[in-house]
Amino acid sequence: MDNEKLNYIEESGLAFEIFGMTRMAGRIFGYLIVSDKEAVSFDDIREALDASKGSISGTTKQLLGVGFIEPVSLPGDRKTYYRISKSNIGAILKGRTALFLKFSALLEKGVDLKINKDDDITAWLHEMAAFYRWLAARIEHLLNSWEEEKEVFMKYENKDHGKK
Amino acid sequence: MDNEKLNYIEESGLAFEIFGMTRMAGRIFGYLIVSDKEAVSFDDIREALDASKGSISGTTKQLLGVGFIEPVSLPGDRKTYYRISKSNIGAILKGRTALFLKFSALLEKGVDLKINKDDDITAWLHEMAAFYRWLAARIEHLLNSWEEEKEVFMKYENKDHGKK
DNA sequence: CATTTAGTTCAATAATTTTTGAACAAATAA
DNA sequence: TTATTTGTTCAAAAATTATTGAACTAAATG
Repeated sequence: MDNEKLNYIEESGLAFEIFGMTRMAGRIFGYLIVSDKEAVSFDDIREALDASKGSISGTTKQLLGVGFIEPVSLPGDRKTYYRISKSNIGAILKGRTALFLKFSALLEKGVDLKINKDDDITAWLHEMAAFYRWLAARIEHLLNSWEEEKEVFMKYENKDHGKK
Repeated sequence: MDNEKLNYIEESGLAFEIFGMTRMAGRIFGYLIVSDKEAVSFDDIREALDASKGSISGTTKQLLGVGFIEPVSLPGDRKTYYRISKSNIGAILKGRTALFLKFSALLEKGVDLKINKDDDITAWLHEMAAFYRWLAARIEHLLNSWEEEKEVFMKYENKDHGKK
């Protein structure tokens, strides 16, 4: 494979680490993109990335779990192929909003344990907890409006291209 | 300290690990909440959490960096105290939206490296990249509207309490 | 039924991250 | 100036997480 593509795969690996996933997950995701194939097999991935079967097995499951990739099966072929998943565009976000709710609950639980609930901090903690609940609700709502807004947004971005 | 509070501090530590920070950061944050004090000193934290000075020093900096806590200084006292920060409610989110833009850029870069740009996957990758740019912009916008909306939201939540 | 293919599982290893603890620096106090 | 307080820095240790590789299972083929 082309050197630029190999570099991209590693870059994707490092980026995924920042996003909180594993380097190998980013490598596989990047490879699926630049492979220029409809779908790639388990063994294609293993060879391209020079990694162990165990690692590919575990990481494809991880990527399947969060909806980044999807399996493809073909008649008369017992292999499983993988490609970038076209569903679940907001899947990762759903997970994030769950974390916001968890943080909100953590804050409220902390306030419950305070003896003095008349101070500034208590009021602030309640507000911060409400903020994260509000945010989770608003983001869930946002996700639903992408389908309606995407056409206009993408056209607008394009029209704007190159302007200051 | 009360056993329930100690448990809460550990719970907060585990939660912060899920949020992508360190366990110690969560412990300090949790301790600041349940301490029921206006502000706590470096040494209060160290004793309460039975951790090393190095760990407290590094972690308070981490928490200061993301705006979760803020320093308090008092005249005639050379210690630095810390409390939950009341500013920067959306600070953590700003960092997240930066990640969305990074992911969007990663996707576009991947498409650039493809030879065949007429396939389904390419169109999908463009759409996904646009989605994350759109989302980042919308979330930035959301953060600005919390101040306006919070009063109504908190009143509404309260009114709704206990209803199905 | 025996063999091959396709992938999973899991204990061991490698790599990374977190925490400690001791030495250090800066600032105040004596 | 010397001693004490308050915290920082950083190398080493501990803990955690990712990856390998070998043994295994399940399904399909001959």
